[in-house]
Amino acid sequence: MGSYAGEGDWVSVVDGFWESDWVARFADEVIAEADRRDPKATIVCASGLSPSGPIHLGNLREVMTPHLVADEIKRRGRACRHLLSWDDYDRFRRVPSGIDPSYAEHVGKPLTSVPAPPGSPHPNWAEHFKAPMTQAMAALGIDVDPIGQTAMYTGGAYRDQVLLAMRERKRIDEILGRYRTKDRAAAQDDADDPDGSGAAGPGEYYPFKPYCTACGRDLTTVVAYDDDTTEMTYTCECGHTETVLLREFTSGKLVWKVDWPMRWAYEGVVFEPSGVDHSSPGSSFQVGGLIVDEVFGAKQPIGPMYAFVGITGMAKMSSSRGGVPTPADGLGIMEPAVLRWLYARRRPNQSFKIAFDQEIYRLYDEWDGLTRRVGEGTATPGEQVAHARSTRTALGALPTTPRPFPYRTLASIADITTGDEEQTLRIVGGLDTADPVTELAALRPRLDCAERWVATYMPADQHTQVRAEPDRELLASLDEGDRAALGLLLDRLADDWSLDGLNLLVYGVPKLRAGLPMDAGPTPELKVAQRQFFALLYRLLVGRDTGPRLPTLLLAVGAERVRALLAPEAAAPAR
RNA sequence: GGGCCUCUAGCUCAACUGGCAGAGCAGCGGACUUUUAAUCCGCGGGUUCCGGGUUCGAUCCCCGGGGGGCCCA
Repeated sequence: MGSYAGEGDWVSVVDGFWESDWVARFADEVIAEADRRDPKATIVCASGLSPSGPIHLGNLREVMTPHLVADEIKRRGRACRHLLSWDDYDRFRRVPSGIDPSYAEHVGKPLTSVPAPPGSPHPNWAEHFKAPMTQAMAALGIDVDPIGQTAMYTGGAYRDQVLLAMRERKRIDEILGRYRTKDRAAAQDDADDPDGSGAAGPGEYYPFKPYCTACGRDLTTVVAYDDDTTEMTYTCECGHTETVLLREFTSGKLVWKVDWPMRWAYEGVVFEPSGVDHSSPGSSFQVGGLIVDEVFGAKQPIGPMYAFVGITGMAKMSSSRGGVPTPADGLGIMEPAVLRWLYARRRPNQSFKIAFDQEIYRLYDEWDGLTRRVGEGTATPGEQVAHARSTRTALGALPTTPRPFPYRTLASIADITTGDEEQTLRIVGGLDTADPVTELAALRPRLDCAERWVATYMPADQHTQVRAEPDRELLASLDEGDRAALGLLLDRLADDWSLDGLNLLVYGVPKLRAGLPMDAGPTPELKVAQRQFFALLYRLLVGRDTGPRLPTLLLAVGAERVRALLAPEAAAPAR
């Protein structure tokens, strides 16, 4: 095991604050439980994801929750693994909208046997949806041991467990029956029966579902099984029938409600959360607790339920992209540490929303404020630990933005420059005159996030639109005073083409108009005049009464265009 | 019909597994030549949804009711 890049940071922080959040409390519980089971064993935390479609930001909680706990356990020096089971051997249930209806022929096959959506570089359906999540986890510093269920089942890893479950089928059937509300006939009609809690048919119950070796689908029914020889006969709706030895046969899997507890036992999972949908009586988590104990003779993991993650501001998202934002989408508009923070600062049972709308400004203001307080040592222990968990893991620190200017400022700049690097650099170079930014790299990755947010999520009516043509009507209606003010501005525009110079100029013009020097102090009358002058400039430049700070705006628009839009001569028709 | 979660200042949330209810943001007032900017200062008595109960003491525990969210059916 390599040394932690962040180790030095950890020992330098004030003692105690690590104990002050939900992650630490779960880590306490998990360690205590692990010690009860086997003090010498590596502690296993687990997540499970089904790559049946896009993995969204709600699913990220399935991974983030054990990640944070596992990371805390490692931080305390205990050996710990975070398993991620990819349920890629699950059946392809239905053809999602937007996919060619011909995919219906694949319904019932394992996700790894279904072709990836057209145009995908990935070998199959499951890999197509795993890849972006894997990438996002890497960016977020989430270190997992991935396990593909297809490989495990077809490789025969679960052979003993499968045979055991078959031998114990009556007991399993009985356990499932305690919660079964539908009668068997109804259950059988439920073609989708995702939990496998329904009986297999009029005959005996079998917890193993074969994938037909002829057609590849699971439209199969086990009709006979012999415990001694492990001889199993199944029929398939495709017409295929065969008899195999289950101790050698690897095409098929345990039904979900048996599969999950089997894996708890197989991997020795101590901690695995589940979504609130598993809170119902008869849910796979509840039933699994009985099965893991009564059938597999192991213990159920500590399993907190996590609430769902909501989204704001996605109304404009095109449904062609699936509509549900993914971790990759989240990382597109916020830095990894900030996304981690959203999950780290809330207990798993608290629901929260991720802002894809303008609320992201506030989110970033809070984050910057937190970062500042942590730096100054004025943050509360709870704030410190949330910040620490967000910015570094056992593997090291996450990337940060060297010069973290406010997100709203960057967004405003990105909006008026539309990403033009030269203009952007010119403007941001004036943000901090004491220590000017000289290259955009210092603003990344935050700048990229802000640019993407502006381009993708900023509401149309919030965009600053620099006028393409002068507002001739308005220009023609101006009185002498306004014309003179614009003239003064244009005359001196080139004197000091910088943020500071332009700032001085826009405030100075009304002073000159009032017969005062440029460095005159403010008076109530002057403030009114300035405000009016600014509004005039905004109307002429962007067609509204307000806008980004004028120096920023002028710099972005460029001197030539500013002249074209503000020159009173433009009042006359062009030809 | 059943289950789980949740309900604290306008908003988002804290309150270390019961000990005098606190932050951030917003808001208001003020400073600064400052607008969709930046910074700074000041201002937080809210029936902790309601009603019972346990306790020396309840936001925190128990029971009942109500609002909200999600899931199952």
